[in-house]
Amino acid sequence: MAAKDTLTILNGKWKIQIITTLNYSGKLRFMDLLRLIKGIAAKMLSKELQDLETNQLLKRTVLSTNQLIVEYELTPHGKTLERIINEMRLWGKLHRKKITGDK
Amino acid sequence: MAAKDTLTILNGKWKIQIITTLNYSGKLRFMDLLRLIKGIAAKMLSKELQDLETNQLLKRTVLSTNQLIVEYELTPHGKTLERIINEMRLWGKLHRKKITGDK
DNA sequence: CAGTATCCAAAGGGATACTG
DNA sequence: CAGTATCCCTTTGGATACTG
Repeated sequence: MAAKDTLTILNGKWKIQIITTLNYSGKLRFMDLLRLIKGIAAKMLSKELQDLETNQLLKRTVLSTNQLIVEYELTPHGKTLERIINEMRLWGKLHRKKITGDK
Repeated sequence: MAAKDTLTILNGKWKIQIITTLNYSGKLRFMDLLRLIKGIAAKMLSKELQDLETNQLLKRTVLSTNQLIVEYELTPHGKTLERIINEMRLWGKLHRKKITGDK
């Protein structure tokens, strides 16, 4: 199922937040993401970034090796997720209204 | 995050398949779903159906109690998921092409 | 028929300490 | 700075047997 694939790729507790944060801010360094995404641990950030990079949704660039500096940014392919994430956001809001308003 | 909510609701190994199966076939009984969704175990089907019912995405109807017969069908709210599932399917296909075509 | 109960293995994810 | 390693708890999901 292609739909399930999409779900699997976006799954993980922090992926959507990472993607939307990068989509909003452009290029960010590891520490920036760690600071902007409240509650995430370095281990999880690292792991989720690797997953996303494997799926070619973001690009990792080492800017400097002696004083280690790394930047992350969405690829064009990663940016194509914006549309579907927006749809999810809309449906999620609709759903909340449905659930809370119904009872 | 509303987008994450949508993901959470659709998550679980079988939810999308259950939804699309019901969306395609209309009303189905427990055994029908068990037969149509290859590989699912009764425990999982039961649990996923309960999750979906809790979120008001489907309706469970007992047709007979002496000879126990139960039918499941999507609610109108559940049917609103069709749009977003289709978007996921489209993006999933795009992604496969991207990944396999790239290397 | 339509489930539930039990047991278990694997994956997900957090806290903390450590490294090039 | 940008991670990795370790430990450990929780969640997910499968197999099998049982029930009203």
